Amino acid sequence: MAKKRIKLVDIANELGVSVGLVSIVLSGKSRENRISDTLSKKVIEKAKELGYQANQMARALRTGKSGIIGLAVADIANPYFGKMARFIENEASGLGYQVMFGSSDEDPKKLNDIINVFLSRQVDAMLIVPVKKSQKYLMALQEQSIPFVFVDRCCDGVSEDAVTTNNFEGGYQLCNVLIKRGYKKIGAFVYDTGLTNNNQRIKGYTSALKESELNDDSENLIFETGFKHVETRLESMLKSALKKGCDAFFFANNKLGIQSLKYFDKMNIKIPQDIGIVSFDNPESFQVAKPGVTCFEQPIANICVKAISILVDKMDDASKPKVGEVLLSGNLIIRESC
Amino acid sequence: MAKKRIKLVDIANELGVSVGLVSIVLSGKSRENRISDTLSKKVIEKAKELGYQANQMARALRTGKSGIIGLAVADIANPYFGKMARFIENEASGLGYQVMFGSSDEDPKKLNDIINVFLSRQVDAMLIVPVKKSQKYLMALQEQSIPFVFVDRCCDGVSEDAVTTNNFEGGYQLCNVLIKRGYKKIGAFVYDTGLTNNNQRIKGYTSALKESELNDDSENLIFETGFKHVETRLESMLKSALKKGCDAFFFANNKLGIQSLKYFDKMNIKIPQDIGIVSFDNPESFQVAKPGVTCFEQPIANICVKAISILVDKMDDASKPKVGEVLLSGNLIIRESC
DNA sequence: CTGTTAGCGCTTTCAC
DNA sequence: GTGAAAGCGCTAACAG
Repeated sequence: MAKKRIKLVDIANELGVSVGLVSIVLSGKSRENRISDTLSKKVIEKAKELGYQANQMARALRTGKSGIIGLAVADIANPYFGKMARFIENEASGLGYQVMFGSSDEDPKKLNDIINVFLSRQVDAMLIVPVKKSQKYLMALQEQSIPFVFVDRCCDGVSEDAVTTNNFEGGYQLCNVLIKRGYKKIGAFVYDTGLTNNNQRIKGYTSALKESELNDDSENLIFETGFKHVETRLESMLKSALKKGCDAFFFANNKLGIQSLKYFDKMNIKIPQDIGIVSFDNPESFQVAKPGVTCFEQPIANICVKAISILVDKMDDASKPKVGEVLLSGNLIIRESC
Repeated sequence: MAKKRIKLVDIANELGVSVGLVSIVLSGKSRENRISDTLSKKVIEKAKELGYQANQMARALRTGKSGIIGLAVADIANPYFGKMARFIENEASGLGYQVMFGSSDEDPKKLNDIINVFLSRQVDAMLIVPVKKSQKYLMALQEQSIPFVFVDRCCDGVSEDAVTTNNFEGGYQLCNVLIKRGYKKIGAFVYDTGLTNNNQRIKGYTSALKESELNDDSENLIFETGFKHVETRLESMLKSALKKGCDAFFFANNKLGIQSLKYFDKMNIKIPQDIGIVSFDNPESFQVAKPGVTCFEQPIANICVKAISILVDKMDDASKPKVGEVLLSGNLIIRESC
């Protein structure tokens, strides 16, 4: 049952050659070291025959490269981050990297723990979804010489490469759809304006309103809920927005949109007859809901591709200048919810 | 900028003690080795002061334990597996393990690649969602002395511990809801009966039908689609089922259920007026859809907890007898779709 | 109680 | 062209 893991020395012994030779051949450096083709072939075949699999731990220890990329998301169970993980996985595995992940739950301490685990596991690079109040940890990370890049959001006060959706543009477009449809009083709902992405979305919304000369009291129509206890807090906000006479709703992310959908249904409020709604993100639910929800889809695949490419550059050449925040454009999807 | 990673020897030198001593103290073995409390404290403080972080690669190489658990799912972007990843993460990190994942896309070759990567990274254990025709790879894995457990499904022909939902029971209950509601001709849709879980669900469906003496031609009402090109193939099957006079539909997983929802909407077929539907799994979409979809929710959290506990037992004591397949009961959720 | 030493499996420089 | 040997950072066995 317990088959012994075979290693370089085993195949070296079988062939009567040295370990070094085998190592060179198996890492494809026969040419540079002018190892004869016949010997190379023999080594390679023997390795295959014995089912040799390099011990990456040993290799990593020696070379200082683990071949692992760390991905710190808010919550891998959230389909948005799940998709992200998948694209990262695809990109990374194409380059011979494995990905290790961690979920921060928007908690800076947890994020820091994750980062430290990654560090101690010698990851070669990290992709980080920064959370509120994680500045000090992130700045500490900058002191280390390991490359990382922010995804999904950036982090105020921490100057680092980041790849995000053009959140402002998304908020602006979404809000404009509502305005064009003739809605007069548009409430905005946001998780937390402490997050740069949510912040930008609200700025887009505000900016569209300003141009339209609607909502003079716009400040009063922005409803902000923390990450926790969303359901209950959201309900009371929705209620208060309705009371204030809102005839349309702008949701800054999918969770908020989905929860609100449930609430409106419960309250028997008809969309789009009674109110109009738009939301950021494009989860399956927005397609299945009736009416379908007009939304702004983030270019997750592109974000991942770009992020990895930045990381690869940094790993190749640590002295590369920072590229700063890269804004990728998303996709307005018109459905029947307004 | 590039702060040097500090290591055992650094803190040993600073304190004028030996590396071994520091190692012992930092791995919490002061007591067993009767190191004085004062010295221990000094070492620990120095370590903190210098921001010491153990190099897990080196530790792993030495101890033969990587502290990594491999998770091979079908697709991490699928919310079902995303949730699973999250629960596994929680369990694992509580035990000091990190998780590394890979998505097989239901492709046995890819699964094998993932397993090999895990092997070469010296994972301490694996959680595997087996796919069709992966028997030979899985049996090869059994030859290795690394513990693993199947989750979500088991694998015909490979006798190994597995933790799954009671899929038969789910199929049975779901079908019975339809029968009780008075539907007469119930079509079943399934990804692939080559997957043990889908298979069991269909068996539950068939069994319920038999008891009810409905659907004598039940064999003809089971529609099977491969993993690929689901959208198009599903449509034609749905069409053909409708033509055969089906007044109710049983979907063996969330993807099928969701896609069909879209199709029925497009065709303007009303649920539950025109037809009734039930589905396995409980994605957000089934809640948001109108009408809500009656479904059978899998106990993902329990599955993960149980799977990890089996793994822990195996890691502790490799000679433990196999526990076989553990069936966990799911949750019937009645909504308005039938 | 504490220091020394021998590797874990691999890569890489330097001889021959 | 090939072998020998050092060493990555850590743990564990053994001295003292």
